[in-house]
Amino acid sequence: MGRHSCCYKQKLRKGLWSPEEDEKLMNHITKHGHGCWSTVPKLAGLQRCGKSCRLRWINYLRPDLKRGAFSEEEEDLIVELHAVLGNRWSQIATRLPGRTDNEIKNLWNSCIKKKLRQKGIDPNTHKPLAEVDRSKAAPAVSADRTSESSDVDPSSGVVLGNLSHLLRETAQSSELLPMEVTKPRTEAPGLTRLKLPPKELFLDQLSSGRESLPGCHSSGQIPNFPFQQLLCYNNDIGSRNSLWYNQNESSSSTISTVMPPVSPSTLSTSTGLNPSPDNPRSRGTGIHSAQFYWDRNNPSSSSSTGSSGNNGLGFELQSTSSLLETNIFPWTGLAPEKESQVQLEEELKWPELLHGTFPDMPATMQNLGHSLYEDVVKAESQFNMEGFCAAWSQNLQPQQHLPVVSDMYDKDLQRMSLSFDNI
DNA sequence: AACCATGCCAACCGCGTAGCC
DNA sequence: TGGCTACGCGGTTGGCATGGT
Repeated sequence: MGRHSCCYKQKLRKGLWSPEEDEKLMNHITKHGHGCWSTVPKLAGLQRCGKSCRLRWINYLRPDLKRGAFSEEEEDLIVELHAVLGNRWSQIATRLPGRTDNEIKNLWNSCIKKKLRQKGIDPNTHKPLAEVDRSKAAPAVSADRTSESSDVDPSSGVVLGNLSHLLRETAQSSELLPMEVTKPRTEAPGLTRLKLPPKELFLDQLSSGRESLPGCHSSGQIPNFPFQQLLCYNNDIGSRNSLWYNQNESSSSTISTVMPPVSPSTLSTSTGLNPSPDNPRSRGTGIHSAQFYWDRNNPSSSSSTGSSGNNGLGFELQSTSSLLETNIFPWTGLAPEKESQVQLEEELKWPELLHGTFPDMPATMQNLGHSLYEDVVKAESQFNMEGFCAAWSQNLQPQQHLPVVSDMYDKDLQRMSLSFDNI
């Protein structure tokens, strides 16, 4: 903990970097890589601390940096991502290739905030300013946190979506979750306010998706979709490519194709899909921690065969079956059983919680409210059904493994149906 | 031309945390 | 298990550039 040891060393230069210093650092890193940053200044002959070198490299010298002004599309994307991720600049930066977190942060503070205010939008909450002012003037205090007539969190005024009901109801019925779990952190105000497609749209897209899949027929009911919003915990959203988004929808008002993490076991199954190969930080605490990746430079790279590759939307549908089981409807009990308890010993993750909540809940979980709350606000990857449905309907093109996909698809619908019947 | 205010951006600072011993 | 090191992140600061008076 504490400060980097090199920062204590004396006679280290501070302030702006000279071209000579830049050259030294650049030469050193291009020749040897940075390795351990604390040794870089010494090896490169610089009177700087390693931290400073790292920052200079990341923010200025890195060859893949994009120079120049931000485009409108980039700004839009930043706004959208900020609505979802809050001030998690590094995560936002991973969605803007060639841009650094520092750059984005500066842009946000200097330009975007101002623009949003001019448009009458509060940059912190992404709500209309008038609404924010009103809530400040008269903060809503309601004792009836269980009210089903409103999705607005009474303490914060932030729309929670129906998932909050699910949680509240779950908490009430099982007495497992303190009510504060529904309280969103203002840091990521948009977290719970994604514009969500109506159920009808989901069903419509779901059915049209099915219809678009040759040989796919339903033997079960199309389920009622019981919530507007899904939050899926991504164990390492900060890592590169861990968020899926549709490049073509950058001007949309929502992050419409953010996908949840998917089980690595899923990846190794018939789908031929791979977890992110360039993500050494995907340590993975369990089945939910792996990530699919979308390589902006090579959109079809996640498919070993290419047959399930990019469909023009900018992302690929991966395994529907396990995805649904382990991430979208994790509480259904349809997910692989092996994961159900193991994860609870660690920080409780969304899917684990939801998965673990409905079956017999260990008494110890009563103490996990805080963890849950943290996970709620840490739900750094979110899942918007609109994008999912669009992807579903458009990605499932005839492929060589179509019978498998078709079968999975069919099973998924049956399971979804069963799941919702059980809720 | 001089001064001041404001904006922008690079860099710093402090903290959290993973990994190692 | 606890301490230490190193890394990464987000907030903040400071200096330069620009525009207005």
